[in-house]
Amino acid sequence: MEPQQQQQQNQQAPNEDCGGGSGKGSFLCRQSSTRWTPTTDQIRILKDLYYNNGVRSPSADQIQRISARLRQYGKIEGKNVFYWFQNHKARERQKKRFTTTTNHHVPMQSPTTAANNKYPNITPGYSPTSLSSTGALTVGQIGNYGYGSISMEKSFRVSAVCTLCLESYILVISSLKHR
Amino acid sequence: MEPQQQQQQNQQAPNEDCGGGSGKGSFLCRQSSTRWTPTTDQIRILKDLYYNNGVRSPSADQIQRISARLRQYGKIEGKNVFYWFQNHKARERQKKRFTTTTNHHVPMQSPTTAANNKYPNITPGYSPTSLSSTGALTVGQIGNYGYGSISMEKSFRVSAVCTLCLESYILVISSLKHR
DNA sequence: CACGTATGAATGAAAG
DNA sequence: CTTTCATTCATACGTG
Repeated sequence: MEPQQQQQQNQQAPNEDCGGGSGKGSFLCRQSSTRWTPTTDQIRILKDLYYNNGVRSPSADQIQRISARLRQYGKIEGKNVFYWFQNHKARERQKKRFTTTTNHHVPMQSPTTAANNKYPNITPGYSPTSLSSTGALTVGQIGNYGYGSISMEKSFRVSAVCTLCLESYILVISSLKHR
Repeated sequence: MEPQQQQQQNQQAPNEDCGGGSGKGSFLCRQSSTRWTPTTDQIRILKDLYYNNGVRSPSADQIQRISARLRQYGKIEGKNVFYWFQNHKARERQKKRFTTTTNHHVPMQSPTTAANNKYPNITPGYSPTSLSSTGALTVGQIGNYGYGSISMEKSFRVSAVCTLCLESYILVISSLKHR
């Protein structure tokens, strides 16, 4: 959610070290063992990527790079980045969803087509990047966006694309599964 | 995070002044601050929806309708309704979890309620065998309180992760290998 | 006014 | 992608 106001707590003092013992945080020590708590720097960068670079569903490769970059600001894993983008995107939409006036069910495609395709919005091969039009502000990302570019049904098209990409994704996958 | 946006918009609409209508006659007029403070009428309706109509997690569509209806009793947004149901449900569950874990008289769920439970397998600290064993008060409780039990639940819940997204990648991967 | 509690808001994680 | 869950932060409000 971005239009929110900052009543936020800046917990920029990252987890770890529970010794502090400020009254309020007293027994918050377990913090470090549970959830990732992004530092303000990390959040700043993530939002920059999201809003200024149009990153929405980063590929495994991007995830790795991003988390690597963010790591210098605090402990972070690939899955944290993955979840962050997923959540941020979802909540942005959700907010709109119950803010916007009731929708009159728009028929996007015929039932047949719909039945054939589980993920209608997947566009194989090319991903519409919102900002690629001008070429400015490009941040060295390949025009491949997450799941969109790699649809399983069309896997043959992807074959040549990036083994690297996939393998790094496996990393993310396994990190998710192990947990 | 968003440097701007600091100012709190009290879109509060001076309309419908405080005190208004019914309920809580003496409540402060100037709750000008941040949080949404539901009027008693709003709460009454929300609870009615919750308890008498079984609304737990209203869809975006329902949220819009509900908030529209509640708007006549005071300023309200969709997200307020959303959060209200979320919180109410969560705290009810939390409360039950606590009492269940703590007390030895287990407040049984009605069959209906139990059936409603989407994650029966993670019902914390509840051992079905204990009831059938003697019929007495023996409750074979796992001695886990608070966070301990939570982490335990988690481990059960982590079974299949994000199959939709991940499986597709696995497909691609295998297709690459067999290629 | 300090303080505890109830509850609104937010968000990481994960299931569906 | 959408929803749900758990947990935590922040604050409104009552009480002594």
